[in-house]
Amino acid sequence: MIQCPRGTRDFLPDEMEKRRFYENRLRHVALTFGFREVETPIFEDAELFILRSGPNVLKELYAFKDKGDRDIALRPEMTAPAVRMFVNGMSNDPKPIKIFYFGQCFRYERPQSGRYREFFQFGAEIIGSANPEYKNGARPETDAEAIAMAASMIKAFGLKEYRIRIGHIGVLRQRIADAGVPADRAAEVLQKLDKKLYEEARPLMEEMGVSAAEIDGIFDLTETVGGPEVLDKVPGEVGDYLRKVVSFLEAMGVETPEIDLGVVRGLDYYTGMVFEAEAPALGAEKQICGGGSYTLSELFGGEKVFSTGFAVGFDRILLAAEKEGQEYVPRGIDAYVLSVTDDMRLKAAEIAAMLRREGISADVDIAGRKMAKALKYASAVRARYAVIVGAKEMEAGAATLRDMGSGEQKTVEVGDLPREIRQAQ
RNA sequence: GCCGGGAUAGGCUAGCUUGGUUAGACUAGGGGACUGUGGAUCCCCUGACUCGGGUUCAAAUCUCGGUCCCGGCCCCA
Repeated sequence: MIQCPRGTRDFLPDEMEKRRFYENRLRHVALTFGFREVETPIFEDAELFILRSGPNVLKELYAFKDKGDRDIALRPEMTAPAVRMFVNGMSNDPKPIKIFYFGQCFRYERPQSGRYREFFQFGAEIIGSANPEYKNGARPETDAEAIAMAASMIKAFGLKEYRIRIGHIGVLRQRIADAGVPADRAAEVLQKLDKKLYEEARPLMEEMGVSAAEIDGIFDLTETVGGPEVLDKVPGEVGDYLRKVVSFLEAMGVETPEIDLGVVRGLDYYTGMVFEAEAPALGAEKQICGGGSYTLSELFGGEKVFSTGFAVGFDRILLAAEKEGQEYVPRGIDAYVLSVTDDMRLKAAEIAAMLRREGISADVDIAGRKMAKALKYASAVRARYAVIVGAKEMEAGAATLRDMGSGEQKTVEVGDLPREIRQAQ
């Protein structure tokens, strides 16, 4: 027997229906925020992902040569493809460009709870915020828009337990650069700070010639955690900037987020505000959403534009909702048409076809079963109604409509079936 | 890449400690008993020891390795 490859899954009909249901909820939220959907290839020129990545990214990239000797990689995330798409085909569109996408990504990692090698992301990007308000090019309203949508998406899953934390990587980058950390070693320091591994970060920075006082100041900054009031301790533009983000979130009715200037995220291309959301119901892999503001387009040969984006880990947030006890009841089909006797089979097919033309999901017995077995099958495929086609009623152009939930039945003229079935929805 | 726990029909499992019948039950699936009414009862049928090597007269059972799953570490763009 051949199984799915490690870290991949099959989605059976009930599971798939559930996934589509939530997926469409996310689409709905994105559309109500004025975003439009896009799709990019599942594989790309490997360079797109290698350009700005470190060794860890490469290690987990599904990369290979195709038959034409091209270097190809399965996408490990979708921000880079989205920005490539912007540079290739949307760079002259009116800004800001608001797009969203849903699809699978691939990373060669060790699978564990909430982590798969093929996983699904729902993401959105606001590309090119016009009228930069601050010298780093970003606008608080843009960032607030992204966070507000992320919050709405989490709510769309009905998640009760979650937290959203907002930070700013620009201030931290600036601070460690000013303190004397060389640009090419900033990532090492940021990684320790992200994990709050101070006892490891201190000797590292000392070695780079950072003074003890500066180190303490940097640690203090990453310890800026709490409600929006902690921003009072943050001097200069960043404090002012994040306060504005918070004000816009409040205006939009988004519950007050936590501030955590220690949120560093992937240390790659983020330049300003960064945020993440986690669901404690999950275990080790509890992050369900992450994003921030960045510039990436100039790397792919476009002009430099300021953008903000985020992605929701679809599999994880679904898992979190399940762990909170949420149930999704599959809808199944509307009607199952069966004939009482063999001479009614043509008539049954005719009625099923009529229902289908009316937009009702209808199945018909194609297995030649006797009535009792056909009803049992109808119940198993979660049909809400059985349409029983018998000679007796057919003399008057009617059939028996049986409510599979209650067992109630009535005789309905064939022409009235669609209305009767729809009525009860 | 590292540490730990697992794997018996589609699903849930008994058997494994102490090697020895035809690997048992429940459920699901197919057919029938019931010739116009399902989720009831009964009968019949289909269907499994994760894979490979080793020990042994004999392996689901002991042993080694691979694969996959689960939990954690690392990482998480």
